Amino acid sequence: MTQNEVLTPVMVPDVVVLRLPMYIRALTQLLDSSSTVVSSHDLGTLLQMTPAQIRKDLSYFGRFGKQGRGYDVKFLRDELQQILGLDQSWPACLIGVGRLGEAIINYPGFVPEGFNVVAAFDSDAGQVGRNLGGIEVVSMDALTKTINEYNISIGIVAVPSVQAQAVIDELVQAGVRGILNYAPIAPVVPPNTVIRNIDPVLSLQSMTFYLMKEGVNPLVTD
Amino acid sequence: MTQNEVLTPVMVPDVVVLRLPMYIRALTQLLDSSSTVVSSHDLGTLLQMTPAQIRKDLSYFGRFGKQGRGYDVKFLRDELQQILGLDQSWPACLIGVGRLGEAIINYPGFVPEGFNVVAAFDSDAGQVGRNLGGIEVVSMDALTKTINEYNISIGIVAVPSVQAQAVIDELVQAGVRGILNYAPIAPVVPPNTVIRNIDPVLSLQSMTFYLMKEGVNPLVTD
DNA sequence: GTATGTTTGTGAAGTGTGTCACAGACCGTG
DNA sequence: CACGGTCTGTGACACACTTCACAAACATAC
Repeated sequence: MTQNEVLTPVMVPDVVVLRLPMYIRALTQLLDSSSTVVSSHDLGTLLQMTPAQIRKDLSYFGRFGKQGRGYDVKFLRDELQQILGLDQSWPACLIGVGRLGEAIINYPGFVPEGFNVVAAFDSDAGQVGRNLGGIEVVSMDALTKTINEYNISIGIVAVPSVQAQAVIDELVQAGVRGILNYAPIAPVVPPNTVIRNIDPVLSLQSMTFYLMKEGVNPLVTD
Repeated sequence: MTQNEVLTPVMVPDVVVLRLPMYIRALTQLLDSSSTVVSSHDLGTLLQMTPAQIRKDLSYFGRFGKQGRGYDVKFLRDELQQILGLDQSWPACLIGVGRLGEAIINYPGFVPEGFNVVAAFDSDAGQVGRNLGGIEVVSMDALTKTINEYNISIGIVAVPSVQAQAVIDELVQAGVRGILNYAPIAPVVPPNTVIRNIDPVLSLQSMTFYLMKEGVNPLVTD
């Protein structure tokens, strides 16, 4: 039931695609510490995974390393960025400019990675017209028009739970095929759409299962 | 390299534990719409997964359904909540009260689920003493003392990337074994610690891979 | 140039997860 | 109370992912 590659010459598992950004991040970190070459073993230590997995993952996309030496850090990072399409800029739109939406638009992590929020929408007439981080909040009526105008392919959903599915439907209808959803729901989207959910409560709820295991009292194992 | 159960009578895969909160959420939604009974088929439609998977997942923990009828919504939800330890309250602490930390402490989704931020820390002396959502920001020096005092087992990390690993180490040192990390890094933690990362940029970066696929000219296959 | 050590890339093997399919249990109806 | 319809729980199977292990390529030292 998970979406998987079907058009690519080589089938790339979804889990592998999910790991590529982590590799990019580790490589960037290595670049900052002026490393020029890295082995799968060292990368594995950095990311807490086996060298074999890293090599296997990369082998889905090409042969980037040199035997006896390892991978050129800058080269590999550039290659991975190109594979993921991160060598280009991705205009995005934000729906919902409440407290959460405000935090998202002010989050400084998106822009350096090429994700630019170029439009903001809200269904509340009181919010429309307001300036937020250099962007004017517009009405939901202008959704399709604005999305076409700015060629937006990513929508960031920060509306209350009850409205979230409807907003997601509208985005899909308007041609957006990538959705980053902050609402705590299980959204339904058509197969050609990619959705990622940001849901801290879900993360915490699965965490507690393991926290219970080792007793309430602090059993110390060193 | 992923942590897996080893102390439970029946081995429960991590992926299954990760799905339980989604079941709870769907069941709560059903309760709100006054459903009393649900089949694995209907739950599957709601969550976009196969009925077999739901039944298999639940079977790791017991037999909650009735043949020919399905599951009692309220009963199943209560059972799942108990399994995950969500029938109790989980005091948590926040480290880093910048813009992100502020948004987290004001996020209204945690409290109704039993996750209460009862303490907030910051290394910046200018922040210490400030009142934030009814909680006084205290110095990092008081970390271990406060954590023991309030019996905190969950730490929420909202500090800049460069400090994040150090803060996580301090939390682990202080006895916290569950960490919700908002910093865009690949943290290293000891095996008996559970960490969950909230990282919207990573989500977006793996999304673009799929967004590129359609619209670009089709590749020549064999 | 040869020898020794390192590291990649990848088939093959191993492990883990998802799906299938069906016996058994339960419901409603007449 | 028997019967057709429904739905769970689960062993067996199928598929997907990870790890192993090794040949080939490259580096370094002498």
